[in-house]
Amino acid sequence: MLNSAAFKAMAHPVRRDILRRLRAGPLSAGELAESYSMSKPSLSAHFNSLRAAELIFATREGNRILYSLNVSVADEVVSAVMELFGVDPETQRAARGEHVQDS
Amino acid sequence: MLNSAAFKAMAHPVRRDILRRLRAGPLSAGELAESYSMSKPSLSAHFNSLRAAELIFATREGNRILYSLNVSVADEVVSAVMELFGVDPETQRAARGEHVQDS
DNA sequence: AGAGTAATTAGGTTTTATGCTAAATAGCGC
DNA sequence: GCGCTATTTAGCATAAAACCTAATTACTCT
Repeated sequence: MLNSAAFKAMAHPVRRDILRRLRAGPLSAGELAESYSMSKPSLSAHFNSLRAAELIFATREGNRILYSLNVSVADEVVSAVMELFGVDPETQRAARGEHVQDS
Repeated sequence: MLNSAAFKAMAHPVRRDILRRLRAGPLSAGELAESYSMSKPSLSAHFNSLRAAELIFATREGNRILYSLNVSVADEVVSAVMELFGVDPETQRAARGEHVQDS
């Protein structure tokens, strides 16, 4: 089952933004850092928080460190939130504006 | 769009448990409190946190105060988390073990 | 090896969160 | 009004989160 650390990690807007950006593919610490008006060490702490929750993982690429989204944990989080609020898939599809033909 | 307060509210295990329990219907502060080894004032602070995020709302019932899940905000949270991780509905349905017939 | 670049860890401060006890508020029933 | 029950607000202590600068580590290139 899902760790409480994942929910804590999602509590900060910068960390949520990092997750959103990593959806598209890995980015280095520096590339990520450019977008935020925050010191690199502070960003690094956010990476640690996300890494502790296993929402992201790091790989070294020569000089730089690349961060990637951990897709399987991301999916677990989505499922956990759906369970939390008792959303059934039909309801969710409707909420997203998709419709089924009235019989 | 969705408030950051909702994510903060979900960061605490007791608050998540409260949300889970309110899925089934309204409960009073006292009924909720029975389950946790925590003082009532501390629980009350958790209610405030959930209320500030509009994830729950309170109605007075005589002597007691009933808390209810705010379903529309709950749905917004689910959508926000799905957007965050870029889950498309098809993928999500598959992750939940539902299958479509191979054509 | 030494200089340069990328990113972290160390150490410290400030703010926010989480918990407590004691006191206050709100409604109920006599 | 008074006592009882339910719950909150007030006030306070401690723990955790979030930020900073300075120093360190890890790698590349000449």
